[in-house]
Amino acid sequence: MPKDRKVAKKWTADEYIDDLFQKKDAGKLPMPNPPFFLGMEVFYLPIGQDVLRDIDMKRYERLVSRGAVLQRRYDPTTATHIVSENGAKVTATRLGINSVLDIPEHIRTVNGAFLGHLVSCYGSGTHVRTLPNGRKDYENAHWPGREDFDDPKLAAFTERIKKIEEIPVAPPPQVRRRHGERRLSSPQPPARSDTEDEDEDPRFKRNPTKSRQLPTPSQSSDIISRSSSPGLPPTSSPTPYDDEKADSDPLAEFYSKAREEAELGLNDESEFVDYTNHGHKRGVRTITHTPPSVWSVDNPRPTASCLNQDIIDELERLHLIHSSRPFEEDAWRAFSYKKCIRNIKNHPIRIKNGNEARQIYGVGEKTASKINEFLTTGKISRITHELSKGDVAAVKLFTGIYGVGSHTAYNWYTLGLRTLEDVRRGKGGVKLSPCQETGLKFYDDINLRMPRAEAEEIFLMIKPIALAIDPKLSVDIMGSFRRGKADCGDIDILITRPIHDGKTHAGVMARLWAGLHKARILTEDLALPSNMEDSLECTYRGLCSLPVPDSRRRRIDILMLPWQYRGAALLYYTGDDIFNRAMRFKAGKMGYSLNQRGLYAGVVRNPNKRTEKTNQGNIVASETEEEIFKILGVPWQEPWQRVRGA
DNA sequence: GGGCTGTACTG
DNA sequence: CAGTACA
DNA sequence: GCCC
Repeated sequence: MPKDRKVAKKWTADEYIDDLFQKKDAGKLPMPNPPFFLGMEVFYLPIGQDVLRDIDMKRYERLVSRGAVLQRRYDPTTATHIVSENGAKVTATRLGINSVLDIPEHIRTVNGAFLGHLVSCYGSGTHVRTLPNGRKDYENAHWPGREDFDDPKLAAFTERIKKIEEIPVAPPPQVRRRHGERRLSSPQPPARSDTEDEDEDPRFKRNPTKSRQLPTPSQSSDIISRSSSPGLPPTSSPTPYDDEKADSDPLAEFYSKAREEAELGLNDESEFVDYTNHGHKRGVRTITHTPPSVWSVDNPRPTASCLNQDIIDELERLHLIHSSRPFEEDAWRAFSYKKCIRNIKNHPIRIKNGNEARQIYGVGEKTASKINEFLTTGKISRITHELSKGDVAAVKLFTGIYGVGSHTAYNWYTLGLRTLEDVRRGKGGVKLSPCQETGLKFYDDINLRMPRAEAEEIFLMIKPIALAIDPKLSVDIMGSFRRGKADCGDIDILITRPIHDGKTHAGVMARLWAGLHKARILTEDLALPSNMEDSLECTYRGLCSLPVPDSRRRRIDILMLPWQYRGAALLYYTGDDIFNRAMRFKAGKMGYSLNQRGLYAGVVRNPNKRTEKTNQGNIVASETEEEIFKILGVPWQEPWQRVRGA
């Protein structure tokens, strides 16, 4: 926010955007919550043609600080919004199109007042938002909705309003407030009779009935007490770090905190400490969280690339090598390398030698010495050696086929197969399962990520089909979409249904499956639920595509669960995977067990085979994500903060 | 020297 | 049951 | 492969 008006520096749009992202990367841009522009990719057309005006700069900053990705050049394939006050003609000219009516329908066009409106309606974090017409919206609190776009005062071009009304409303950016109801998707509720079921609408609200005292995993007291950790180990209780002891040795403090952090990786990074300027004795400063994945995608500048990127690259190779081998030792080595990579990525200073590397949690003797070798000789002989064998490349190629894992891939390699063509021809007598056939056929598509907008578009076709089966269904899009990522590897849909009217969603999966195939949205099945017909709980995996020519196949998973498990299901299905493992790990350490149905206390495990449970335990939390976080002593984290991997 | 998440579907 | 996949 |  270069606000030095006195100096009156003249910025061009590109310069200013550069500057903003530089500041953001350096953690110097205030990032107020909530980031309700998260997931939006915006082309903002400045009022000032060559030199930005103050208002332009303010709007740029507003967009970036609330999570938007900015386009330097208008790109209709990825843009979600255009902000312009230049009038239809001028805008069209400057976008390089004939008419604003040529803007793809899904792109919202709004004027500059829109931004201020959103900030005033949603910026302070109130639950209840004020609609443009002055009324309060209690029901669909939190996120910009249809009315925000349809208000003629906020729309950029009245020409497009009609068009906008015709298209389904977009789900808001998938970010939640800390408190209050947690409605997942569209701010526009499905048509429903509002005479009944007052209690069901906030489908993911806090547990309304159950008593909330914290259950203890009492039945497993033997397990708990034998380890020195009590039910809630104080050491891992992830309260925000107190910042006062920043005096003596910031570096030492960094290590201890990094260690703590790395241990479970459950703490929100916003409470982590920014040491980037520790060398200037600036003391400790907390930074606000920036959702990294969103930035990484269309940020022209590679996001705050890591100081140790070269080392990471080598470790990635080691990880790849070990994950290519179908032996358990290798799997765990790969696991270790991954952890190592994560922690080094978060390491704020350049690693100069093996000893320094060794200080990082997760980096042991062996890795440290490899890093040392790399820093002194410029390469790691082990890597050169292993990669020369060629199995790694082949396995990586083959495991790109859905349904082919390291075992199969490695066997194929042993049989002499090297290319996908070899696989296709059935060289060495290899037979493909139906699922692998599909995986091979759509190899490229399946291994591509899709733009967030496409995931949304597909979801918005599926949702009404589901609601036509039963309007009371709760249908939400999860996974990386819910975490706010700008691109998604697949589409994850969670379906459940309130039980207050005594009815259930039994059989919905079968009908939905049929309906989606009929609508030509589902194209191939990969794994069908064992019991689509009547179970309340089942998983579908398959491929889908937009029912238009030349659209790519996309991976889709549909998960159905009983209503009472919705909190745990949200948690599970939102991920990311590393975050889930960390949560489950901590749950385990505390004597609980966590799965997609709930948090269980008093689980008794077979002492010989720990994964095997002698006693299933009692469910102590499952209806809301919050209660699970709370019981596990993990500070609440919004979906987009739950990123531990990539 | 044991643990490193916990589950569902395929064949 | 092993293998693969999902977050 | 790392950590306890």
